[in-house]
Amino acid sequence: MLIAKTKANLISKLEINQGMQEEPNFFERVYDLARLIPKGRVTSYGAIAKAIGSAKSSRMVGWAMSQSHGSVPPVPAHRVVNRNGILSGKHHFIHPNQMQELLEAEGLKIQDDKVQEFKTRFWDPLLEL
DNA sequence: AAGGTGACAGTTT
DNA sequence: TAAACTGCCACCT
Repeated sequence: MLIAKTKANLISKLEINQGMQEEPNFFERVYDLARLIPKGRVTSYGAIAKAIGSAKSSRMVGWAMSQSHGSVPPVPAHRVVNRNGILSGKHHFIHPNQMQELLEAEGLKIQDDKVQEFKTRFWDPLLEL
């Protein structure tokens, strides 16, 4: 349908962007950083935005995540939550439960769409770089 | 080509 | 304390 077609266009553009590695754009930087998130840890949209030098673009990080499906290498979008540890992006997965399931498969506990022990599970890109 | 849209976050009521 | 408001900016139509 229309939606599918739009998405296909987006994906193809993203692939093109990934192909041109000369000037890493916003998306690439978001994705590259997201790929560094260790298994079993999570970070926030804002933390990623800040880490790529665009501290006030957290909304775009979320948008980038929504388009990350299908990109290669894979982007662990499920490890990105909002600053309160809430799984605000769960609706963008195949099944709304999938985000939680993926996280639980990595050893995290989720309750009411919120990562438990969020503080200790939080991975701050700035501290690791 | 101008305006709309977010998987947010910080500030103000 | 919570809800409302506001800034944000790459990308889409």
